[in-house]
Amino acid sequence: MESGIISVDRWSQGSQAYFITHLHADHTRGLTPTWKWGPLFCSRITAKLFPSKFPGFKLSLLRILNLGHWYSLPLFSPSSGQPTTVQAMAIDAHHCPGAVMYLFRGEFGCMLFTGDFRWETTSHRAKIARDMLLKALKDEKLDTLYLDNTYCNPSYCFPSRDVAARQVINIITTHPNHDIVIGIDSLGKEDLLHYVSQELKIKIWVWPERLQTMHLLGFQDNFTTKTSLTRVRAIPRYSFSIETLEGLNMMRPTIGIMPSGLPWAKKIFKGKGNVIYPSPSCGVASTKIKRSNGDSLDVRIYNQYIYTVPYSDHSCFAEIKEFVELLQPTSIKGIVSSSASYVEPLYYFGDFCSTNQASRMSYKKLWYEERVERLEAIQIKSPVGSTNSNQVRRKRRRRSGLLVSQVNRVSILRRVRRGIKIMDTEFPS
DNA sequence: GCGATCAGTT
DNA sequence: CACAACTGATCGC
Repeated sequence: MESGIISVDRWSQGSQAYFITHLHADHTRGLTPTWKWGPLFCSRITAKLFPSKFPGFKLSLLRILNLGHWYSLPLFSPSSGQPTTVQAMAIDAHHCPGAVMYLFRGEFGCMLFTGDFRWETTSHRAKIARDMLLKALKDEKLDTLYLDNTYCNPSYCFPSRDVAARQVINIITTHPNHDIVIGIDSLGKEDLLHYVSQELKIKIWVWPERLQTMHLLGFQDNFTTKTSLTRVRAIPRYSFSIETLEGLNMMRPTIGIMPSGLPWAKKIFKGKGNVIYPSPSCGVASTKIKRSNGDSLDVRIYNQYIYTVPYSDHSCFAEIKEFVELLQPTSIKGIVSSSASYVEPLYYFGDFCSTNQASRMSYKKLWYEERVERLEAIQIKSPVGSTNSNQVRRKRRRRSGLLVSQVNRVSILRRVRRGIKIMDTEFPS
């Protein structure tokens, strides 16, 4: 393969310009403080967060793209070596802070790389992004859509984030005497926490590094690292578990809220407490919470201490469908391949594509043929490694009895550490 | 010590 | 049964 022109969320040497969609770790693998392979284009917010994520990174490599503007990059055609121009535009992806999609025009045609994105019809921000996209594509045909297909399956169906946020408020207000912990990652869900803070007129505890991030993002007053000030805490999702909640409940009545696009049903019978039977409709237990106005609200219960709320920073299937329908790309490629339920997006959306390829040939055939087409010069984060090989690898990971006990001990120690980390500053006696 | 890769967790 | 995002161990340099 020739060396590329541009790379999106890929960091190996050989491209002339690099683009980052957002700062989640699964999109920055290979990006290190000593990385140096070229100019790195990003949104203003990503640039602001960059130093704290990559201390020591050569910031002179960063190029900020304002949203909704075309930028011309004078580059070289990898095939001919002749000068060529690539135009790039960043558009709000409404995923996590700083997340953008990239629209490109060049000798390879016109293509859109969504990165991770949420396309809520109810959202004002999505409307702005939609107008930007349509304006930019007014006289242009979108040749290739690189799509966040995380939940690209009709079974993934969840409400907008403001509806899910209301559910969080309801869970908290129906537990007036409980401590609340909410599981979050290092970036994302800030709007949810801010909303909870505003609605309930309460500060939210976050761990120190997270408070720094909040401050960089402009949230100055709603968050604190002093546990005595609040009963609501946002904790790293990694330390959010049944065991953590059981531990916390030995000290104070506490419930956990997990915002996630997935219906957490997997370990529903594993908790020590009451067995909760999954409901046939969605595969998880649900309950009705009475609201003050007499309404009731469906809330999913994961175990006796944990509620899950369908708050997702990725688009649900209906939103992906609407997005593809709007853009009518000539071809589509899924960005995410790790899912065992991975489905080639064209299987669902072939009918929306302007050429009739999808109906003329099987989607699998189309998949193979696309892989050798003219866009080869562009290195893109595309599906690598089949589901099959993942399964094979997973099966090979059979653990010995010794290893199991070691792993368990390690994990117990880890949890103790987490527990201390979460608890040491927080329970005024 | 650094970076890449793998294993495992919620 | 599933995901995305993450941590920690280990290996080669």
